[in-house]
Amino acid sequence: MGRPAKFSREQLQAAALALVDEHGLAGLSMRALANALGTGAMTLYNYVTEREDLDILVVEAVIAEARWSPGRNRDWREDVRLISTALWKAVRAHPHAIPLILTRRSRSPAVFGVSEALLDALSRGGKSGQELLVAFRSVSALVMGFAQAELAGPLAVKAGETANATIARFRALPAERYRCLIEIATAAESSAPEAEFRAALDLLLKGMSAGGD
Amino acid sequence: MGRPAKFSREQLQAAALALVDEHGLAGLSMRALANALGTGAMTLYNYVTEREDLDILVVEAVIAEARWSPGRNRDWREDVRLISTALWKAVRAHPHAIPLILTRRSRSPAVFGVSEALLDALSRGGKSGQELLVAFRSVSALVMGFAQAELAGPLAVKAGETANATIARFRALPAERYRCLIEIATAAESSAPEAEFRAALDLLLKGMSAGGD
DNA sequence: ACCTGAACACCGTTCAAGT
DNA sequence: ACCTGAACACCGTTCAAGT
Repeated sequence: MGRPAKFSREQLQAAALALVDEHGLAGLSMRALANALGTGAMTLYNYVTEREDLDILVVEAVIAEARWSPGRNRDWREDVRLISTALWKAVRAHPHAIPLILTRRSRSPAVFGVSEALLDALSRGGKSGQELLVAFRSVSALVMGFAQAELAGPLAVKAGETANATIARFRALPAERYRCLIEIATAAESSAPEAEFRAALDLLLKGMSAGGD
Repeated sequence: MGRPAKFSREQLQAAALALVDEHGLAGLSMRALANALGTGAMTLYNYVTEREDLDILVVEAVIAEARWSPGRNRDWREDVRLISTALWKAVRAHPHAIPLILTRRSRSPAVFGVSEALLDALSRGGKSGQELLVAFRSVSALVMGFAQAELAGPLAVKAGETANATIARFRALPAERYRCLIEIATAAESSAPEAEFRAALDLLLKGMSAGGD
């Protein structure tokens, strides 16, 4: 790949993310990104090896936006909350990019950095080895799983659908067969994503605190 | 759309899933699916309205494979484990389809059915309303988040990489900066996904049992 | 009512050629 | 060493026409 000069990786990341934010996933193509950068499509091959690398540029740009005030003096649970929420918010800030974040691997310092910060907080909660691994996987899964559910879960709001329309859609289901589903669709109406995320995280933190600490 | 006759929805689902299982996501196209069914591409537009519907066919085919022995007499926690694990295993059984399952919405009876079953178990744990909603979102997020992490998380194994190569890759990172990450990469080596999933689920169940029940 | 081939506007990427 | 246009083999979808 040599030492390309015309564009920096940050430029590529910013331009790729801007395309996705503005025009959706379909707006990101070799030709479109090249055009946004004022060059020809083939020039991009001096910076990436294949199309999928463009997706990874977007993922890294989004994760790099996760920010939390670092501090190893607080209660470890509060740090887990701060870091998890920062990651979750960065992801939710770019709804069009979420499919890429869920499916593309990145080994950038941004991705490894947030993982290490989360692990550090959990380790201060007294976890190590296998127990630390499970705690990390649990919290990470909760963050990504919440983002996933909002995008594609059974309660996900359809594009351009009002809250009333969503609940009406569930009320139209067979009441007997989907009793609970209809109940939580109603509950979701008077609920904020932030509160649900916080409550879910606290369930997990309670489960992690019960044994040790 | 009228009343198409030449193919059933089940036929389309099975053929689409077979294409993805065998040839990966890139193997699923209007032309390829039509060819697999022995017809022309345009014929498919009598059954779906756009390309993305093919992805949804795949999602429904995978979720419909989730099977658990129904029973409302066991401890509710055991039912949560059985249903969650059945869903997680169905997803993991089709690794190529996972990106679609994470990102495509389906409102098929199969998807709503597993949600209602999970909700029913949680409601037998004494949850209702907002509390039931949070419990459901937590368990669902854990299932999808675990599938997501195996596909694209920081510890995900690269295609065709041995366990030893994975751990060597982490050992090559700056030891100071990524102390915990290297520790859990080592722990992950002598760990089974099934055990991790079970342990994570039990953390959450413990957190959910502490207050009520 | 359902089916289908030709054609159009895209796409990623190979190749060959420029500086 | 980096850059780039033309060309190729795809793709989803519109259109018009068949039965």
